[in-house]
Amino acid sequence: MSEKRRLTLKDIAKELGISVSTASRALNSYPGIAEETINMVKDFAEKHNYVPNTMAVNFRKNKTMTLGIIVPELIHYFFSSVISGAIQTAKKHGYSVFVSQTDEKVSDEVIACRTLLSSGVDGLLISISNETIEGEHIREFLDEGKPVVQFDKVSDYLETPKVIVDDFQGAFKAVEHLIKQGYKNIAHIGGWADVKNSMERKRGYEAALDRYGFKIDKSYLFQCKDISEQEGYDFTKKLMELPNPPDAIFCITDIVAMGAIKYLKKKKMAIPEHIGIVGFSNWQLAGLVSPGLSSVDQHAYQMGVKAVEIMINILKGNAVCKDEAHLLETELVVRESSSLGKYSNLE
Amino acid sequence: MSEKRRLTLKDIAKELGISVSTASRALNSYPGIAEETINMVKDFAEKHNYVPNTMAVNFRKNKTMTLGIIVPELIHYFFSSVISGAIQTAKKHGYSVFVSQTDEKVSDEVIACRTLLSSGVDGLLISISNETIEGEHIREFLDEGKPVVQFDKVSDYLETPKVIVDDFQGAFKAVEHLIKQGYKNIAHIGGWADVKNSMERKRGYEAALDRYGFKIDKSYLFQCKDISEQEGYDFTKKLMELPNPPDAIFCITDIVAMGAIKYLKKKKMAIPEHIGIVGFSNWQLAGLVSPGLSSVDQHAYQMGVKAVEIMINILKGNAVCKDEAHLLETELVVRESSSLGKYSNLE
DNA sequence: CTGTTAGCGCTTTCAG
DNA sequence: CTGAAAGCGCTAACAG
Repeated sequence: MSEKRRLTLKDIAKELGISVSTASRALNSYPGIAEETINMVKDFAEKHNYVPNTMAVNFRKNKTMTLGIIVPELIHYFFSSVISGAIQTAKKHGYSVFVSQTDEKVSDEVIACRTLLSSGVDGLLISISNETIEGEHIREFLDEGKPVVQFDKVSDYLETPKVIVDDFQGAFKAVEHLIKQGYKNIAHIGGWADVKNSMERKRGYEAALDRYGFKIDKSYLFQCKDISEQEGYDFTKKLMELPNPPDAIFCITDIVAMGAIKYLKKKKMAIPEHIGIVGFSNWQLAGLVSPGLSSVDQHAYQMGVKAVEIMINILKGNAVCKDEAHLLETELVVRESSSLGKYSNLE
Repeated sequence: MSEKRRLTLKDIAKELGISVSTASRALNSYPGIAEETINMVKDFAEKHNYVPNTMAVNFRKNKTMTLGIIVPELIHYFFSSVISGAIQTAKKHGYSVFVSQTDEKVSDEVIACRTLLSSGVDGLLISISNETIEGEHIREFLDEGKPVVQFDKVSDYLETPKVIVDDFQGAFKAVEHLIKQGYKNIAHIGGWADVKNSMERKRGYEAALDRYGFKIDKSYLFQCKDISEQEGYDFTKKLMELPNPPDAIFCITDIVAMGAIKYLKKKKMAIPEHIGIVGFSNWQLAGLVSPGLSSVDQHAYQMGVKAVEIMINILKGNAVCKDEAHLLETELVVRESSSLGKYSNLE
């Protein structure tokens, strides 16, 4: 821990017999500086591996070249993928990323916002918690002139760019696929009625049925409360005990689908022959379990990329921080759990 | 985006008719400041919601109250759990965390280190990439007097505190459990011979067999190259085609175990009756698949907590950044895949 | 207990 | 093309 003092601009200037400002300008390749001087300074800096004091630069420029990102739960595959894309993209533009998580609690979200704000990030990327409604704490960024980009779970009260999954389209594709596979009675285990993503998926489900001339059977609809495997199990049980049980289930998310599959296996119902299953999210596990779980991929990594690109554009002044939605395409990944006969696209 | 100027200490001082330094001292509750003054300043600050300019403070104090954390892959459940624990703990002590990833490439690791160093983090938490050997780029932190704490995948060339999983113990427990369940011929699908974690797990496997008087059969040992499901599948096939196939397999990691299970299911071999399986890592999926996969939990979250605690202690001056290993206990989570008869601890 | 002063390292006017 | 000088907001001697 030998605290040896770092080389400063002043040192370079003195050593080279020039002024501090010239040294600064040379290093940053300002226009109107002799080629010669630039080389001299850069060479010297290189040789003595000068590294500018970022804190001083930040302070002076009132910019930190850092972004904050807040997610409900870092350990969710979806969010860690988004973050991964965000970090990668930010890095490409010279930005670093602070990561915070809220555990779906608005109180933690408020703290995270304050911390990030006071630590001087240049912009905020956020996916709000389930508890967040208006997001006044997020507005503080906008009040300070710092751009905010929302992604995945967004608040419509905040006028910011939003990057969201086209849940409607994803659900539509999933159900359309089931229909084309020949399934006739398609149920849906959905999520909270007041969460936008859930609503959109339900709408997509209904639209697909409608489009292909099926009518919607209320008894085929269930709503999860905490989107758990257990609920998938329980609701599937209820579905299968109906007088006219479904022959396919579109689940709000893969974990619910896993619960459904668990029940069906226990009851020795063949998947996909007796009953087809499609999930949503395309977790890693979807490809690992057997039968492989068909699922709607949300391109999470791409979402992180997109959100940061929007942010950078605003920061660079090429765009303005205004209320606009960017819909991300989904992709249906078909695996065994919904592949009937000849339509199968498996190895 | 109304760039309204923030309140500064100078503003407060002028408004209150005191000096800037008094204002500063009052806000930071220095000893030797009139109670009265403190209250006056704090009240004023509160009312006009003064928030100190962190960049200026950082610059002045030459501290940022931030930590950097570098992992090979953010999307791995293990690492995102570690990070989660690290962020939580850092927050508790007033620190924020920058997250970087290397994709297992030493070149990316070098860049990440430089970026973090120049962005002025107070300390570095790192799990090195597979390619990293000596880690000269990491040493740069130490050279600047900034503490480094390594975790999970560590380099012995660097003299820093290390938080690691007790792989030996974990493997030992796993194999001991299989033995106690009554399995007699236990195989091991392991990892690279030159990766420490893999070696330790293999040692644990061998030690357990030895301890219970089984002898080690070389034909029961396989080494994965990229630790994939496919390899689990392939090696299990080879194992089962032996003249004397094993009746249990201890897999280096859950994903390999999933491959093993896939093969066994395809061959209609009953798990755990015909063959028992134990994995390592205890991924989320281990509890979701059927049969549930027995697995060694590494307490990843706890690892993040521990690493940050060590870091904070060094930063506070309560400890010094020296070479010492902190072994984290593992925990065997028993599920269906290895639960024979009466020993079963399942619902 | 409080004010004065200096300065952290850098960028950026304003003059040459 | 380059130098001198000011100053970002805050803290920490040093004096009262």
